[in-house]
Amino acid sequence: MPTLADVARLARVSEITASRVVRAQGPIAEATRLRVLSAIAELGYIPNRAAGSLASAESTLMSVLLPSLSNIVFPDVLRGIHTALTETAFQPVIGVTDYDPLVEERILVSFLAWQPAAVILAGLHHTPTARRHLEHGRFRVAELMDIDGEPVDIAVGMSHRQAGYETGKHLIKRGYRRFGYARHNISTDDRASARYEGLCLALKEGGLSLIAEHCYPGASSTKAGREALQILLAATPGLDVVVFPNDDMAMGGIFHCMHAGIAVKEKLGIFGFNGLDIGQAMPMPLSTILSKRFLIGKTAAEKLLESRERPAGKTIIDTGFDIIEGATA
Amino acid sequence: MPTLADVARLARVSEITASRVVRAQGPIAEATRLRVLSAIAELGYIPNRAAGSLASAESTLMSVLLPSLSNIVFPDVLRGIHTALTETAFQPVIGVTDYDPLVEERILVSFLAWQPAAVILAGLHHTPTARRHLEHGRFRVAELMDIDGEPVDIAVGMSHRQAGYETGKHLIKRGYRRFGYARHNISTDDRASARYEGLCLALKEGGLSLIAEHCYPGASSTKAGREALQILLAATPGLDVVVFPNDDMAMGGIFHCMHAGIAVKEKLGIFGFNGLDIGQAMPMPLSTILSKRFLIGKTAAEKLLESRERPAGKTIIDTGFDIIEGATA
DNA sequence: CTGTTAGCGCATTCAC
DNA sequence: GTGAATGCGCTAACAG
Repeated sequence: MPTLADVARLARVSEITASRVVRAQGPIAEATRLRVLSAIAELGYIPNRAAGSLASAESTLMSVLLPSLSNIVFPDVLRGIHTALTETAFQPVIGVTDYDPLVEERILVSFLAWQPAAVILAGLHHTPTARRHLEHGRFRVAELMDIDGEPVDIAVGMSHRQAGYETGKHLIKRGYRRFGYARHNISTDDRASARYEGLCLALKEGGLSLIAEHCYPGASSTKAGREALQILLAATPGLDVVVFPNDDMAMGGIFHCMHAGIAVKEKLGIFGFNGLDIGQAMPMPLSTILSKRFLIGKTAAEKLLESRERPAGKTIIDTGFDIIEGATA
Repeated sequence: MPTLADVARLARVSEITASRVVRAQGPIAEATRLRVLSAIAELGYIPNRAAGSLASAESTLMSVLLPSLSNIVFPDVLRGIHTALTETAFQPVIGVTDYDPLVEERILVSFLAWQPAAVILAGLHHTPTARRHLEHGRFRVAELMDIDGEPVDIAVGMSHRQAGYETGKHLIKRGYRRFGYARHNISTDDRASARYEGLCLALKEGGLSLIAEHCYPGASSTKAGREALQILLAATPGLDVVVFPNDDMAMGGIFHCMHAGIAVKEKLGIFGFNGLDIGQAMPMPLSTILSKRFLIGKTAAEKLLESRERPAGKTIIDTGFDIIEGATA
């Protein structure tokens, strides 16, 4: 593998000059620049980032820790991050935590070994050790999805508590009174919990409460939603609306209704969360809340690139959400 | 940041001994090991991978280049890769190529700067420059999804040509004769093209051919499928089955039928590709082909970890596919 | 605009 | 079982 020394020799300049050309940094005579560039091309030189990283004590890696890759939500966030990073020198290293703070901590530490320029993770809840690393590190930090709390550096997302609250208000306004809720088994999904709490608050303010709940004993999926609704309705007849923690499960709920011949909306309202494309492409578009996942990822990465140094104050960016009325509630 | 020298000093050993403990390599007296370990804990030492990488000329990074993150297919692959990498020291760096070989080449080169232990990419078609880098590099290479061709090192996937062929045979056997095809605009999706060719071959062998095609002028999505089918049926009445390049679009096709009151299967067969969960959770499960995306990612990563050195011979692993009869064709 | 010097933090190669 | 010397390839800080 050719090194910078080889390039420098061929171009008859010093290593540091060649280095400056590679990094497009500092003033370089055009003639010199072209000589170095042609030497690079001739040798097929590829800079060694490990060496560069070591010498400069900073890397072009950005650590991304996501809770899951099992539905399109976090890939959407990742896509936003990647979009912001295209055309920059930064590269995302990704890890999946399975919603487990201890796994998050473990992966975080292993990522810090690369002296990343920034760390992106989901949510504001981390283990004490992880939090300590995040606070004392010499890198930027973005905490995504949620803004209900105190970020280490930047938070980009929406208030899930408020989304749950608005869901409740919206459904009450539309005349629904007998609420059911179908959850999944990921108790560490803080966002889903916050939405749940917001929903309960809205119901309480309306003099109502959830009259039935079912927890599907497994991860979230369309099938989970379908089975959860079936069990919920069997156990508690007379529900007029069921709220799901996300669109995947809500779609499953609709599929159950189609199968069981239940008139969605008239007989039973169905409400989701996320605003996935597929739900909106259905004959009766899913009533749900649109989260801005791509925007969250993109905004966070862009914000992180603005400055290498962590600013004194914390930044909270609310990307908001939209209620999609849809046709299922 | 504490360095190995700090650890060594505190543990009263040399740097190299501390290094051996960190890497769990070479014979170390138990007492020494414990002393070093406690020094590490006391200082909160995190190894600097850039330095390690530079010194050993090998890294624990695995470059992963995916065509897209817009549907769940490649996140599934990534999940498989990540699963295989959990509990190992390896970390995936990911890049998205948007199905563009030139983008793939650019990202590949920028990834090679980290001296990755392995490179994972999709398909067997790359630019000549990319191919050259892959062939001459001192890292393992896995080419995923497709096995119709000559891999650089390892190929893990299935024959898309055969999948298309089997689709055609299957549908002919079920009595369908008037075939339509609804494609999307990604001409560089080699796998979709291969399936298309396989389908045409099967039709030809059955004395048939596609009697209508429509290319949706945009990326693949449920909405694309829905609109494409509508246009296809308007232009060519009398089709009895429409094949889609993937489940997302096929779901859109079903949604159009539901909306337009077309009896799926009896009046119009719908066939997809991928076997996504959501399609199988529908009241009438989608007829499609199950690709083993998670398995492909997992198998590839596991295979790559078996040996750092590239073996003499090339390996092709066929993960196969299953026809899901479903209820829509 | 270009070069010199020094060192980033670790692992390899040998010696003991 | 442990250590000393050396260098990986690059860049920061200065000097000119």
